[in-house]
Amino acid sequence: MIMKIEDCIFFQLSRVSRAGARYWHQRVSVFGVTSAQALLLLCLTEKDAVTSKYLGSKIEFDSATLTGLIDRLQNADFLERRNNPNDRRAIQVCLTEKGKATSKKILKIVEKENQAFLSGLTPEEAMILKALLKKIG
Amino acid sequence: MIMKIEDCIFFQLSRVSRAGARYWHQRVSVFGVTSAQALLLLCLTEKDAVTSKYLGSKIEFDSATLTGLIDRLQNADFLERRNNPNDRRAIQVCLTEKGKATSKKILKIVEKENQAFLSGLTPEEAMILKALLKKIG
DNA sequence: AATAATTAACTTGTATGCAAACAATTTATA
DNA sequence: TATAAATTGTTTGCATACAAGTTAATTATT
Repeated sequence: MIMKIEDCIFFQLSRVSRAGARYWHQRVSVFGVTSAQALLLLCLTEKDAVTSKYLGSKIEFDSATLTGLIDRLQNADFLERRNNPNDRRAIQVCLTEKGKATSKKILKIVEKENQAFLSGLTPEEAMILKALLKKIG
Repeated sequence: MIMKIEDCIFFQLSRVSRAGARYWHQRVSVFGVTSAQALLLLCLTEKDAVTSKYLGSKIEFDSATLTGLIDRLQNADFLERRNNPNDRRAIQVCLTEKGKATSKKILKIVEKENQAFLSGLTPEEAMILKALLKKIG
C-alpha cells in the first residue's frame, strides 16, 4: 500500500523513456530528424516500400501518429508516398535517396549510442533489461 | 552493426512506456484524470503544498509540461495554485478536497495495477526490471 | 543602494501519441 | 450482383513533451 512514485513502473518507464528520447534526439538531430523519425527510418532500412499498416505493426505506432510522422518525413524529402497498385486504399512508403543516405548514417551509430545510453549498467544488466522489456507487451 | 529495431533500447523504452501509459490511463480515467495527471496527484500525496520546481525535480517533468499539467488539474478542481509567502516568484501547488479524495483512490490501486501490468514477468523479474530502470538516469 | 546575475514560472511553437470519427476501397455475404 | 462488413489511411481534438524565449522576483556584486 505504501507505494512511492519512484517504485511505480508507469512512472519509471515514462521517466527513462523520456530520458532515452532526449538522448537519442540529441544524437540524430544533426541528421535533421527527431528521435521518432529516426526510428521510422531505421525501420525502413530493414524493409522498404511498405504500407503504413506494416509500419504500425512493426513499431506499434497509432495510425494517426504514423500519418503525421510520414507527413513530416515526406515534407523533408526523406521518403515519399507511392500508390499501391494492388490496393488503392494502401500507400507504399519509400525512402528517397536522401532518406537512404540518412538512414544508413543512423544505422551506423545506433549500436554505439545504445551502449552509451546504458553505460550506467554492466553489459549483463543491459542485456537483461532489453530482454525484460521485450517480454512485456 | 546489424541492429534490428527490436534491439534498440530507445525503441523498446518508447514502446513499453507507451503501453504502460495506455494501460495506466485506462485504470485512472474513471477518476477523471489522465495517466500523467494521476502520477502528479500521486506525487502530491507524498508531499502537498510544493512548488512547481519541486515537482519538476521529483517527477522530472519540464517546467512547460508542468505548467500545462497543473493548469488542467486546476481547471478540473483537483488542485489550486497558492501564493508562496516566502518567494513571490514561486507557487504552492495544493490539493483540493476533491484532489485529496481522488489521489487516495489512485494510491489504493497503484500497487495492484503495477503487478497486473507486469504479470507477464515473474515477481523476481519485475523487481529486477524496476531496479535496472531506477539505475538509469 | 544601484546594477548585474540568477531563478521560478509562464508562453510560444513544434512534435509526438492516442481516441474517435471519417472517406475511399476492398472483401464477404446474402 | 447488390449490399453489408471490414479495412486502410486520414482528419480532428486533446494531452503530453521539450526547446527557446519572456516576465517578475530574488540574490549577488559592485
